[in-house]
Amino acid sequence: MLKKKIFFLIGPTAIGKTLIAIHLAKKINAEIISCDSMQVYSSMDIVTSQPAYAQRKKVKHHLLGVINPAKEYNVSRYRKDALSICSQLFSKGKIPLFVGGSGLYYSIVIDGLFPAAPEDKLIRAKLYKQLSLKGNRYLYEKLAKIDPLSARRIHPNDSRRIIRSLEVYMKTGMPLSVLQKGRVGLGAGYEIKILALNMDRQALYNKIDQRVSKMFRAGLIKEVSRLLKHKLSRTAKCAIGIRELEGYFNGEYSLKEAKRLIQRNSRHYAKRQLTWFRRDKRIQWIVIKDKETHREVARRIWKKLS
RNA sequence: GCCGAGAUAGCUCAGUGGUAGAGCGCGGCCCUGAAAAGGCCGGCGUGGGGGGUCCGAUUCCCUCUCUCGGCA
Repeated sequence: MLKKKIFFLIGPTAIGKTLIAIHLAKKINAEIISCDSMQVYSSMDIVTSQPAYAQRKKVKHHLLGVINPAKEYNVSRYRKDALSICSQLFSKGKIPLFVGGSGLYYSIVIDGLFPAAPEDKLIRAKLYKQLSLKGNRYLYEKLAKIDPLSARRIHPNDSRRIIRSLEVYMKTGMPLSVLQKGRVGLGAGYEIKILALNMDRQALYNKIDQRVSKMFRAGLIKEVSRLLKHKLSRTAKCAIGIRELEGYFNGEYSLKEAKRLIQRNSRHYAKRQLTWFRRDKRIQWIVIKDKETHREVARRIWKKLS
């Protein structure tokens, strides 16, 4: 039985994934599945740097701008959505090409999620209340008692992860560290290739700074001020550019400062993305050379795949 | 040209006669239902050049170079 092919093209923000992916998709008869926790949202085209419509016409893109920004979205929903698109593509004889920069998202598509412990708003609210009353040390010690393994891995200041682990335990009666062993990934029926783009760090940072400038020219301020007038989900609000401009709108600092913050936070983000990817030893790295065009990079990748 | 102030980390600067810090920047890492989020770690240095005093100078003295003010 022939294995089903699934390809991933990942890389830090602003490195040029979108255009390279379009060239590549055409060569290999693929459709693109966006792998980006923020580009799933609609009406956030500029802040999230979604591919332009002209580009999206060249190759079909999935999971781009499909969620209302008032709604929460998360890895679990993403995996379901992505896998159902995968099976559609397989029946059409197309290869799914995942393209994006959300490390957790792509890895969970491949490796699966441990079952039966979605967010419980009530329990979580209770835990956050305890956090503000008694501090993270208290919760951390609680975790250390019920799940010493997780406690060892989580830093006492990482209250978000402490709370999630406690929530899982309160809900299921099982420690997170035990449940995590039960994850089920895609398995042997698939041929999976993960390609990650990288380039000289300084060159990447220059590209990021330039992209942010471009976003401003494209109407970022207008888009964000419009977004802030409506309800934004906890997740959608996390897109870089929103908080930074909110501070400017509130008169906390100048527009120039807001722009500087967006550039800096994007650089930090890119750095964290690379840290995440580096850990995944399955990745084949594609280092983009100075002056190399998108088409040339796509060609190199294509050769590597065939 | 004269007078004054300064030259210390990538940047802005603090401090001390026992070879140095702070903020920002930067680098590394962790990550399982918020992930563009959240958390952790790291000073990354020819203290402008050269002399002198001293057991010992980044710190005190002299000198040179440069920068910034003011006066001409």
